[in-house]
Amino acid sequence: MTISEVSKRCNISPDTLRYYEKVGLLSDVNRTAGGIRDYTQQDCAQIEFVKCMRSAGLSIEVLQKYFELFKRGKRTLKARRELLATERKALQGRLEELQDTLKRLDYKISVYDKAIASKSKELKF
Amino acid sequence: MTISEVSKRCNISPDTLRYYEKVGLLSDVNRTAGGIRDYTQQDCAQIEFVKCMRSAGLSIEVLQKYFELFKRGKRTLKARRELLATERKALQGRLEELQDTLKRLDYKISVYDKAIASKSKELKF
DNA sequence: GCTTGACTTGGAGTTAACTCCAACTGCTAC
DNA sequence: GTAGCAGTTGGAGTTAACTCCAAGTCAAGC
Repeated sequence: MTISEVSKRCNISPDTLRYYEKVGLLSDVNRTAGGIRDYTQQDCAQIEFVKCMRSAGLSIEVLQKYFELFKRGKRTLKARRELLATERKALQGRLEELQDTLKRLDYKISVYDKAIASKSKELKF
Repeated sequence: MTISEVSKRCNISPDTLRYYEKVGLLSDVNRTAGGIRDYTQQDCAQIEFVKCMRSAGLSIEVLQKYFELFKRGKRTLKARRELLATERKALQGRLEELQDTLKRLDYKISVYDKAIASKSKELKF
């Protein structure tokens, strides 16, 4: 697959794909004789993983660490597991926080609905 | 309350508090005769609101818009309600995405646990 | 063999949201 | 009345994560 195909399929710009590769989030993509990137299904799966983790708030730095450990082979299995567990924990924390904020927004919207219905009140903010 | 008191209480740096005020996320904080900011309970509540919304991913820009509408008074009640409803929807979307990612991380961690237990496997990534 | 269009690179530029800085002011304690 | 500290300002600097650009290469079609 060429970079533009992967770009469309994963909905990530070619620039970002090259950037991810440069900073170590995609281990050495194959090249054609002419030097053009030729992505495998595997590469795509990894890109999807990176995309998913990024959108969940994992930093580039953490993902770099993860793939660095990966390159060092089997003996880093535990370290990688722990890294993921740490991020999982952080993610869960964020999730709970967002849930609270969602509730708060719901409440605030209900207060607005009342204010709008009673045609007179203004709110504090 | 002085800026450093509010800073401690809300766990936001004085610089950030001044920044929020400058960009319109805190409508005109009172000053002492000497020109020093004197925050009210109200101000604090608003700061907490901003902090909460920021941590949930609402942009400075959206919050600016919200407080701009606020300044225009009661006739913008509906517009503000709609703005909040829009952000609520977006937040819910993010929440669902994060929930999926949490599941994915859990699965991945379980795969790691198996690989570690069976003392031989390596993963794809 | 030349045009065209997708690809390559290194490096510069952008954006959001702070964060820091220098120079200054104004209470408070001695 | 002056040292020292908390506060003030406008504006510059930082950070993460892209995003863009110029100059060059390559394969395919005419």
